[in-house]
Amino acid sequence: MELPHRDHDILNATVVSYIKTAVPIGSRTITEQFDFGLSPATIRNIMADLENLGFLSQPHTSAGRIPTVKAFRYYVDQLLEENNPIEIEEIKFTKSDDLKSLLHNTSKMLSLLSRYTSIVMAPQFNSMLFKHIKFISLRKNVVLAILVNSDGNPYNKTFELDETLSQKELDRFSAILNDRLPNKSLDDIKKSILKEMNDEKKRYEQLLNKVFDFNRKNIQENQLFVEGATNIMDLPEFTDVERIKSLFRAFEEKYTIIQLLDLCLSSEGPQVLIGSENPFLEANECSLVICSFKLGGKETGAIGIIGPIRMEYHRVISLVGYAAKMLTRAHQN
Amino acid sequence: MELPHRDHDILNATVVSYIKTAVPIGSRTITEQFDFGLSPATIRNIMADLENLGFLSQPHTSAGRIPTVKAFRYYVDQLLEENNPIEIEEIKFTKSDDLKSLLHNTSKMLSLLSRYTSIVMAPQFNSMLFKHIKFISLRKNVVLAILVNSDGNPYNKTFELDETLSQKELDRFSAILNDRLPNKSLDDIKKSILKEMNDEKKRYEQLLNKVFDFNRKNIQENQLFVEGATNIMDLPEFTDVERIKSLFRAFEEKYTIIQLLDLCLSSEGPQVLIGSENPFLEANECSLVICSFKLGGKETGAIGIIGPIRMEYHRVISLVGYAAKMLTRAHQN
DNA sequence: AATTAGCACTCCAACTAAACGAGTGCTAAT
DNA sequence: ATTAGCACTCGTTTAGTTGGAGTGCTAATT
Repeated sequence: MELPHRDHDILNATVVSYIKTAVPIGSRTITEQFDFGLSPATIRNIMADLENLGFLSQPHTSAGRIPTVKAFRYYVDQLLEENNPIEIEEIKFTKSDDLKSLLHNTSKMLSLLSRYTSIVMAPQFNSMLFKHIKFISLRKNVVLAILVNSDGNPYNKTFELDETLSQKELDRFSAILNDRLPNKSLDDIKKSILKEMNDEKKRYEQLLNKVFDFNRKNIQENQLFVEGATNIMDLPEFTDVERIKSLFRAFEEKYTIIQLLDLCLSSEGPQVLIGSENPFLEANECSLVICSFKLGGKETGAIGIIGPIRMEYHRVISLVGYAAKMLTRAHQN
Repeated sequence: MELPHRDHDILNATVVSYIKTAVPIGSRTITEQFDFGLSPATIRNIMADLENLGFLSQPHTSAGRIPTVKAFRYYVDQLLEENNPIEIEEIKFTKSDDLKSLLHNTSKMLSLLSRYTSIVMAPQFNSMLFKHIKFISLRKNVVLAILVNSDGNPYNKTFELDETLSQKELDRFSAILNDRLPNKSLDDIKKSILKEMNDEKKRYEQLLNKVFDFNRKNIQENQLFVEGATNIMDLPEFTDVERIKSLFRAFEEKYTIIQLLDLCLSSEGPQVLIGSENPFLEANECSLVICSFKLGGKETGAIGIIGPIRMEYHRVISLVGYAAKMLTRAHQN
């Protein structure tokens, strides 16, 4: 939807002004801060129109006006269309040996630069390729499996088995698997192994199955980094303790956030969910800017920023987009 | 210090009552809730005495009295001396394959049962024994080291080296190390290896040093579990946003908490730090009940609960003590 | 016809005053 | 030594007042 020129300008002015101050914007304020060559009375008339169209709302009759979700959506759609990112001060990635610290540092950096809360979800597991598998016999019936994916990220998991496998047997089995690993996914290997390993299959069957079940759920625990949650508390809209409480409960319930980030994995470029558009944090009246990133060209993770509905979208969208690009680049090897 | 019989009783009554209500306790309240066979006037006199002794304080002249830190200390010392733990509903440990989930689950359980915030610090690394070391060549100059300690907990770390070591060389080197591992600490191995490995030492020196430097700092990231932080927000003393903010900042700054828990590693049994006794969270006016636990008889970690100064000490001390005992037991194998 | 000055009106926020009541300390009686 | 009685203190609650920011409408202006 495209508004008439003047309405468009005044709506944007209201949004920008509200983002800065978090206070209902009156007609007078607009004339003071912007130079439209119009009197407050005229602005007032236009604002009344915008209210009828659902872009603005009044907390009460004698107050200024607050942009609605619809208004923010209108504003953000422009930004996304323009695709005119503001210059980001170079993000200093602390040199990170492993994926985990890389993501953690990125998350910290994002929250620092945005002054909101950042979330980073590590890439999904299922589509990953492996470079190495190693089994270590811990004790009777218990085996530690160490998987190293093609990016060099290790994942550990302890399996309890019905059978006892000696370290020697385990080494043999890992050798078989390692032979097949390069450039194949676990699914592929499963297929080929099931065909060839007829005789010994029985003995390794359980371990085999458990390894192949080694899916996303198993590494989910550490998959999410939430940083700068306290930043939210500096915002004037979060002076209410109940409000803070409910948002922080959402942060503690990491699964909710993961679902949220999953939403954006399929599309490319920054996405924005404003207030009630955001299904999971709806009650908390906040907005979300998310963007997926790719590691090694295949595995996708997501990064995002949670802030108030009157977020500084321009800055944040640029920031998130930039960070996603950097992540993609940083981990190519 | 031991107070006269009657003063003692009334002080305890005040503390107990205040713990329950979080409201200044008046003389009348005491006569209603406890049966000392004394009139409010008498209680009042005694309370005035206790105030002079520094056990009670008045927010203002016409209010009831609030126990001071000194009073809580007096009260808690009794509890610790009596050593009369209340019966804990059986803590259900979700079956955990690995140390990390075990600690994580324990932390969740503690916060759930205490309704305060729980913190769990994983055991320190330095004193640990290793069962297995494996090196995997990721790419030129980069080696992934996987260490499995005697409890079956794996730790991963990527090292960048000046030299390029082939996977074969790495395997040989790990074989040498693995030979020496059983029942020896890294420090011991370092000594013996430096003596014997004269010729090849040069080639492996850097890797060797890096592995031996693999200390606590390297695994610290995931060492701390904080759960139920939002529970704090349900308490009447944390209705002030500033208060919440500063405490949550402390939670985010995990290093502070780790220092705090380090304090208790040396002593045994539950320890209690009340309000200003607690050097790190002093500004937040909260109390801390901590207890160390031992894994495999050697490595000590710590668990604790952070709550308001008027914490339900009796319940929490029992809970923390019990959980520490369970942890010690759960991971003996 | 569009814009704007003028003005009455609304309603929140901030301030003030009064009433309330929980609790104290002291004194005098038991 | 204990306690009833009472005057006093002081924070909290409630009601009432004022001020001002902002609106919508109308009539005048361009």
